Amino acid sequence: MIIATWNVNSVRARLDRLRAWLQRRRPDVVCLQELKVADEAFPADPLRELGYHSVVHGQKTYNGVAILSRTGPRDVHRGLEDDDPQARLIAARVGEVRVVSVYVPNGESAGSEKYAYKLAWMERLRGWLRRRCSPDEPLVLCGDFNVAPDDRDVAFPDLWADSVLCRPDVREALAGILAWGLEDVVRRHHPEGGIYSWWDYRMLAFPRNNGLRIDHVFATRVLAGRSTSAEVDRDERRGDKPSDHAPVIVTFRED
DNA sequence: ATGGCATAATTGTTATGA
Repeated sequence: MIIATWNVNSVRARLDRLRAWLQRRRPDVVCLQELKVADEAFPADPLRELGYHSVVHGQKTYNGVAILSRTGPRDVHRGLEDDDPQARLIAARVGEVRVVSVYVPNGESAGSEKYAYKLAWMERLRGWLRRRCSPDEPLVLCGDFNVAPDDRDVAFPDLWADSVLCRPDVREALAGILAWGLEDVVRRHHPEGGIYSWWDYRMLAFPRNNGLRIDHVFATRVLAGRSTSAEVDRDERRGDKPSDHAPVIVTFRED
């Protein structure tokens, strides 16, 4: 079973690329973030033509998350329980696996209102997991977390040390989420680091490989132990009209 | 210290991202 996560930075702007990538890689489950589209305008039909069901928690202009799956999703849940006005979480069961797709707030700059919202949102996500899920069930928490877990996940750590993607408090918040009972599956397969999922559009960041790993596939122990590989599909950051994020792809063995 | 670039809302400019 192949599970992927991809911040597409507008699903409509990325539709041709997304469709070509789905046909090429044939993942079983895809968590999408930053749809930038309302539910009614989500391009479900062109994805259904390729054999994918969609469950969507959309929002006009900003945010928006979805789960695509080749088998029918069940038990769909949208948003945090405290009625977050921003569409940043969707969950569904696909087969035996509970799949959660999240888009953690960026945080803009340290000390800003948005930064406080980011930290609070991560704490609320931890509470959501504690209340609604079990670390003993097969579960993947995927998405754009806007946090590089440690300096192995940053090409130029000194440049990024004070950024909202790397500051100690957001790293601690991320560690708190993992401590609920999740394992970083890319780290499991590549503990040496040097794998990135996001490169700024500006300043030739991609050609210079000034990247950070901020998109993650986290799995409960029972599922992480069944993972056989994990990779970032860097090819999706190349060519015409790429997202600034590349997909993260994990393969799980069936038990 | 700031901008670089991209997207969606609109049609010239702003908000947001990371």
